[in-house]
Amino acid sequence: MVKRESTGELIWGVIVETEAYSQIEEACHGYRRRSKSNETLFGSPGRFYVYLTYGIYHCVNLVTGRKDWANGVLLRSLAMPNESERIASGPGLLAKRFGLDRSYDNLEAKEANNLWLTSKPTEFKDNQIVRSTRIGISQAKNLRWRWYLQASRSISKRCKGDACPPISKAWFPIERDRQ
DNA sequence: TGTATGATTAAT
DNA sequence: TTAATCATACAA
Repeated sequence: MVKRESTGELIWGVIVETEAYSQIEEACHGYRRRSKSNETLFGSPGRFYVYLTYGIYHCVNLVTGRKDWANGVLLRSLAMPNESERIASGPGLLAKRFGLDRSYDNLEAKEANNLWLTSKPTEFKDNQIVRSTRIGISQAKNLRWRWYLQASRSISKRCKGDACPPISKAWFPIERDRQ
């Protein structure tokens, strides 16, 4: 994910942890009703759905699937170059670091909007990705719809017994290419 | 109008 | 385990 600040500065990070939500399950904001607050989740895919949680933090999703059907991917953690490993580890911290709030809700993810996603900088093999149940929900706890990069120290929570290898510089090819 | 509840985090 | 903090949902 990349953001161009008003100053022109680029901030970006590699998405290392996500969760999926869908209208078919109780933990999804679109499960019960379509309303003003979750309208974005029912809208066009490719936009950001940003909401306030616990009155303090914001969470950022990318709307997926199709229009009129609530599907989204919660961005839970990013690994950022040249910053402390856990600066964006957790959905609230991620939104905070990127300065994202409700004013970004329903914004289409594209460079012209100064907030966008690019293809993953490094090919990650399937065996580098761990799947688990989702975090912080009270319903639909059985669904294993959380994924994270096993080798990242920047995820919010690690599964028991899951080791973490040293960080690879290959995650940050933009930095590498500049060097 | 009143009250309970989070897709969280940091501190105890 | 709990406080912080507020928009939303739902009951009355």
